Amino acid sequence: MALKAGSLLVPYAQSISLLIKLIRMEDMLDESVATWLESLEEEFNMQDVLFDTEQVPLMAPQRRATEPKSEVRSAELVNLLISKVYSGPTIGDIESALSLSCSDDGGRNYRSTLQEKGSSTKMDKYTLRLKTCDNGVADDGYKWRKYGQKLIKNSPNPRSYYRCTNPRCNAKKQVERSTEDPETVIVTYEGLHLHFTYSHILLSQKNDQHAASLNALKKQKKQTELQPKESEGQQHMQQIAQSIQNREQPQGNKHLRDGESYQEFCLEDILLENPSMREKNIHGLLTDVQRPQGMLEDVVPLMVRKPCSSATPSNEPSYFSQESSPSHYSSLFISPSSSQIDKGILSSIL
DNA sequence: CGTTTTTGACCTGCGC
DNA sequence: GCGCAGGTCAAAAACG
Repeated sequence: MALKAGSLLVPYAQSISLLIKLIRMEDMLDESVATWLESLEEEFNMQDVLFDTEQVPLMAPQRRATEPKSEVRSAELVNLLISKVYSGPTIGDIESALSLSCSDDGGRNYRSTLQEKGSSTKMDKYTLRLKTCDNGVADDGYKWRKYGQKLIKNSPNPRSYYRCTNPRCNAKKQVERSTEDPETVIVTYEGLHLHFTYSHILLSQKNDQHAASLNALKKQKKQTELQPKESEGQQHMQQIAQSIQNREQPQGNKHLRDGESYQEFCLEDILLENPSMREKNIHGLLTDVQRPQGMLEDVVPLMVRKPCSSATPSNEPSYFSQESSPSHYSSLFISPSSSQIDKGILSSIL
């Protein structure tokens, strides 16, 4: 069953709405975040952009005539919130590059069959069509290990199977070159990343010149508005990054769990040693640190949000533009499944 | 030397 | 039951 991107993403909006409510209810909101949210709402009201679909790039739920106005408004506010948070391509961009499906496109659903049988939860599966850049596919920021390749019937191109290198993560992806357009690859993601990447932190510090130039005008405005919160968030990030960098790598990595990279291990370690740091990040909700669940990138990979971002080597994912509207804000736990969203949000907060 | 890729074998589900 | 196709495993090779 094919889904429109908008309808699939509606739960994200709902989750953020719930998230904001929960945060406010629990009075857990950072002062800076609260200020940002308020200023955002204020800005929405002032600009009266709620009914301007151009301003709502990702979320475009179909408005029902019978829907109470307040509901409509709050839903749209949330949608707009996400669109503000989201600095990637618009819905048009997404729709042109992205074809979403609940399961394998039309074919058999081997994995889901297995999962329904064997494992407790059925993993989400979605397919993306991506234009390759230069000589490769834009990096999605995760580290994948290829575990198989298969020639597919009626397709001249083999399908490659990748698994996330993190042993605690069951995310997988299949990559296949499109038969129609050799420059297009069909990537099928399966499962959520149960971790974040080290590169996510350190590399988010780097300037992404390409994106920066693209978003220069937009950011200029946002930067002036968000400067205080941005710098505060970056301070945490820098603090953590600095801690990692200052550490000496232990001999033989003997403390590492199987398959765990030093960087990942190190970060967890640092957070354990600095509970306040973790506290701050979790309470801030808007950083990428130590989420026990997935992230937005799991659902809308970076390469989709920022397609063709890289002529960079795959080991050096160019993550967010440092300046883009709160980059950390894209890290809320979000899953296409509403029930998962609620659980994820709660576990993220509590 | 550790990590990643390659590749043939094997497993599983589905259609006939 | 059999064959086919897709997905996974794991040993060997390649790579840095």
